[in-house]
Amino acid sequence: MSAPKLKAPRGTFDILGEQALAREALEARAGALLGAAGYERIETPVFESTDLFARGVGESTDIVSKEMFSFEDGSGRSYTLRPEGTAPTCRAYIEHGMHKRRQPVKLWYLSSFFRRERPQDGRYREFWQVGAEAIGSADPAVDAESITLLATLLTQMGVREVRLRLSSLGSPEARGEYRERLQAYLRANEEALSAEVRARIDLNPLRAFDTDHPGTREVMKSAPLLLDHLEQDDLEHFAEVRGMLDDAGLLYEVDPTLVRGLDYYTRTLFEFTSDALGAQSGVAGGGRYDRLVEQLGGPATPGMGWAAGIERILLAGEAQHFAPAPIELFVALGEDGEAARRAAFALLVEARSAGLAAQMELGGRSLKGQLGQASALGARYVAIVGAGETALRDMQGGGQQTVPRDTVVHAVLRSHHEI
RNA sequence: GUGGGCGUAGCUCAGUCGGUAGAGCUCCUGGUUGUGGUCCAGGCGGUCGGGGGUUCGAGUCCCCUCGCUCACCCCA
Repeated sequence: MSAPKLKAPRGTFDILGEQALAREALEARAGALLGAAGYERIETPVFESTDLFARGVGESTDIVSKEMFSFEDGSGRSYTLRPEGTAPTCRAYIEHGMHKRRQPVKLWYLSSFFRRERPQDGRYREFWQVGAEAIGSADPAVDAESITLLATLLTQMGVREVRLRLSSLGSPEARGEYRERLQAYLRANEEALSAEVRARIDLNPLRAFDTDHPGTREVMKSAPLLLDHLEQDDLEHFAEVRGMLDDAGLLYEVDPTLVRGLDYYTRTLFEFTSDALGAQSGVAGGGRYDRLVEQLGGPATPGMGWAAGIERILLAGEAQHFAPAPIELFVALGEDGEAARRAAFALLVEARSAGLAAQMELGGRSLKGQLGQASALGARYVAIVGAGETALRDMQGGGQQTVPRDTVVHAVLRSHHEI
């Protein structure tokens, strides 16, 4: 019996080649954009106490109730592979006493997250998100800045057919009150609702707005809307955020039925989708979470943030070709044997010390094969090293001459500067 | 988690009525008594996702399973 073939686990993938280069480019863009806006990079542990997500994200959410990869260490403690980035970031904010720093504290991350969902294109069990969190200020300008930065990032990444939907959830109190009102309304019309919606009346009545079920849709047409039940200061906050987005020239659609599957959101809530994607059309989402830090045991501290899916940005982005940077010198072996190989290696080391992007033949190829290799690497020059002689070949002009080996690096550097 | 489609070399795929596998690309070698991106020739490479079953015989039919994918769901 032979061992079964080893494969990457379901819903996971290796990142190679052009994918790796595309992601590097995205990370560089995000770093430049967010760094210039005062966001500091943060990386939190891949796993955290299960309790962090249970308390932060919410027990009744899909994420916590059925999608977490949890495990116990030897001592009976329960840990969970992070399913999202906001709760860990807030945990770090509290743990490092960041409320003592100048507020708001702005943090960004690019990391992988884990949810046990059924995979399909654009939805993976290990997926990557770039996220930004601004913690410590309730100023509506924080919301507007945060959303604007995200819009800029998506534009820079060439994400096609983007739409922004915006809403406000208000305070937890108003939301709670509204929630009860909505539940009462749903119960009063229960017989017309779909089974799934009916089953979720207690857990998450807001879901009822997100349905294709005809009967439910009919009922929801005249259902009470959260936006009509917000408190005055929440309405003002929302209006101010909208005003600033208008001034920034951002197009958006106010959608009072917008729902997020995480419990911590308050006030501003938004989602970017791309019609270039299939069912997994959400590219980025976020909002304000003014009670989360306190809920996790820190001082009462408002927060605002978002996360964008790397795979979805790339899927919805304009097709771009990435190629590794060409090298400047390829050191080929002009003859077999240790003497030539050692001379070649010494030249390689010398070239790199001089700052050249250089590679040498490592594959045992014929000279024809070596030149093909050099060509594929985009090498400008090839040094063909023998135990005695060394030839320097210009791969663009095609010229070649025998030169003293210790002048090769100098010659390449000089032509490099002339270009 | 539910339902549908698909799963043959590293990649893209062909495989007729069941008769134990092919092409192109890639890679390597040769044509050039060692000198690249074209061309020509050759070569490496597959327990046909995995496991059972039917059959004299299964890549082809049946069942199970794993994976991908589409929709639902959910979300980034």
